[in-house]
Amino acid sequence: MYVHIFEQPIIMEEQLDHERVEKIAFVLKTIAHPMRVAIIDLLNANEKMSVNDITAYLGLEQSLTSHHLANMKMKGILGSKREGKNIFYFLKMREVPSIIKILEEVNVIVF
Amino acid sequence: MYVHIFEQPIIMEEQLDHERVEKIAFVLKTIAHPMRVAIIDLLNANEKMSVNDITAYLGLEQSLTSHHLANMKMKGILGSKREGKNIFYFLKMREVPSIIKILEEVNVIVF
DNA sequence: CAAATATATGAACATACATTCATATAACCA
DNA sequence: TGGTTATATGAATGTATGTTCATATATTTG
Repeated sequence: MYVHIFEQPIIMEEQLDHERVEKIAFVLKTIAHPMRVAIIDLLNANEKMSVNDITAYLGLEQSLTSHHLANMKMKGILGSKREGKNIFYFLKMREVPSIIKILEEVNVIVF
Repeated sequence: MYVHIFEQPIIMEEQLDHERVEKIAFVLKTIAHPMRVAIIDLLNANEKMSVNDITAYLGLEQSLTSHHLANMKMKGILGSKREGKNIFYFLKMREVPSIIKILEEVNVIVF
């Protein structure tokens, strides 16, 4: 039997359980990409937008935009509905813009 | 010349610029992993902890813990200082626990 | 100083993610 | 109905990330 002696008194209560940690990381991973952050920021300002408009506004490739949108939709961050020829995407998980807001002033060196 | 007609009136002001989007995504990417979320959560409750204590508490491999800690330190999320044999890590970027807090109640299906 | 403890590091490998391209589907319009 | 516009999809590829293992370095202690 092995007993680990902690260097410091450790607060062991109130720690997030494994499942919760997984869920949190899952959401973070889903939005942790420049293009997806930009899309979320746009949809936070605009209620809903068509794929084409998002593509045009951000200056991206149609197919790539579509992949990212589908991904975020599948994972519960976005929703979509068709209106005629267009499909409009909108924010579904309300926690997400708050996360971006927190980081709006953050100062880091990206590499 | 090509003119794109938007489906809806688009709010184009106040959108995050490219550099800001990159920085936000960079921070998110750095923390978007179950093990790193758990470490951050632990360091949010504990001021500082030695590598060994983190490793023991979370039941991880020494080397893997070290890699994750070094990574988060390099990217400005954590700091560290040696005290004798031990090296203690602590939270440096204060925005980070707030992000996790926002997602504490989030409900998603992870896959 | 040798041994023990604590932590870091780097290479090798495995896995996951992003992007592109070509093509498919769906709705609309002449 | 055939063409056009809007969007999706899937395979192929490239790139990045996570993990393991073996070993290195730093500090303390007998």
